[in-house]
Amino acid sequence: MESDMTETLPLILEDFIPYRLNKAAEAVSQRFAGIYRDRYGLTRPEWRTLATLGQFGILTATAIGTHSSMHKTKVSRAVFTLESRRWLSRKRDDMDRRIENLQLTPAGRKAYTELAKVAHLFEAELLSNLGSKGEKELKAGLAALEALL
Amino acid sequence: MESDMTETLPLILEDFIPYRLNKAAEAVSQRFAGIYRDRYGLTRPEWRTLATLGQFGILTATAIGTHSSMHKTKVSRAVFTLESRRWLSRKRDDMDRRIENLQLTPAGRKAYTELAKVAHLFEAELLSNLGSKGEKELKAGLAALEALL
DNA sequence: CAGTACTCGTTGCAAATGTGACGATCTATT
DNA sequence: AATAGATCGTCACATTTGCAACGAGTACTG
Repeated sequence: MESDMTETLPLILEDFIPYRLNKAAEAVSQRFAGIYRDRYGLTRPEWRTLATLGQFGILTATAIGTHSSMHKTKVSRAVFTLESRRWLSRKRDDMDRRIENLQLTPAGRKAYTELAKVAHLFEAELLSNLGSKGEKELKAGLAALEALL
Repeated sequence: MESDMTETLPLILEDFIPYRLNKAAEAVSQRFAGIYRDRYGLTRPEWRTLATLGQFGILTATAIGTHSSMHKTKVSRAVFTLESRRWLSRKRDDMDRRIENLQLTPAGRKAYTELAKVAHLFEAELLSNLGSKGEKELKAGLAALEALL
């Protein structure tokens, strides 16, 4: 009988939580990304920017980054692209002239509304495929994880 | 009383499952990536390649990609880097000379062994912080998701 | 009010990633 | 055997991303 602490316990990548999380997240995101890419030609940063502005109305670029977990430069570039499509407009703030107040144009809002609907459907179908048990578990597991981070 | 089906149900990004999954996965991965980056100067593709080879022993580049969900070119580059560090060796297959059989060198295996240990500890601590309830839920939720994908 | 330190958003540059094509090799069909 | 088609791993190229520095503007400090 031995219990050798130096023995290698092999790591099974497909059981390793960080790997599983990443793979699952990436698969889900790719699926949804396919939708907004094909229908609207949006990138992920652009979609997140659109969604965040749609949700909050008027925000600065920094605030968009905070709410959507994106780096400054990603936001900056996404804002530039969306502005070029006339989906959002900028207005320099009068109180603090470093800041730009961003908001969706009517065209941007229309796209947002449509995509928000699609997003809800996508999520609903995903969750329904998980079954009500799987849904509860996934949500609870995510919530637990988020509480740590 | 009205129930207007055209009404916008706003999308709350921080409640949206694909976003939550991504954010959680990214946060967890970044934490772990910090470890192998600081201690060994490894990138994520390199870590995955090391882990996959450590797990299976001898593999082709294509097989590494299959097992670790990485694109050909990522694997190719990671293999090149690990070979430069003399952490893995290539041997052209005699039966099929397109193929290279890759395996870790003793130095590579040593690094793998250490990192596998660290990975287990990392995961154990993460799960312990989740509590046994959170752990069960997360694992069950992930399993349900994986079954769909 | 000067002077310093900070914040906002953008840009240049470098690193990482994805795409398509390639040479070499193997397999299948005839 | 000869040809056509597929597979393996790599490379050149374009795109995406992250990082550091910047100009413009604000806030703090004496």
